[in-house]
Amino acid sequence: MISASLSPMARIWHIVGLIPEGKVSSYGKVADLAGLPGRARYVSQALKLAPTELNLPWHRVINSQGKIAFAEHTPAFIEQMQRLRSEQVIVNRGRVALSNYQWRPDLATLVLELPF
DNA sequence: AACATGACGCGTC
DNA sequence: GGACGCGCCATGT
Repeated sequence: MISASLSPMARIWHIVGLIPEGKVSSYGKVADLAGLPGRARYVSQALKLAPTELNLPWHRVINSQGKIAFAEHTPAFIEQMQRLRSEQVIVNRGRVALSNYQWRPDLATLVLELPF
């Protein structure tokens, strides 16, 4: 049977790792895809605790309004904005147009790529 | 055990 | 759009 032993946190990290360059997803969406509906806050925590060696594209995760979650002008905010811009994502006042950049994974891809 | 704190989200006004 | 309130829940004091 498909492994269900992967920890919630590991599942979140895995989902984030699937977000393609130039695309973004939200904390809530990642939580849903990881099988943890309603637990967006847990996703932010998982990203904060993620081992650097995983090299996760954490900058591709923003809030449901399309905005960078960090407060403007903070180092983290600036880094996230630069990382997004470096992959051609337009960011205005910390906001990204979800209509253009939202990641829409197709079911088939997910089924083939998720280890749980 | 009891609060406070978030890289959140959603409904309401 | 902005401001609140409330649900959510792992962590830290």
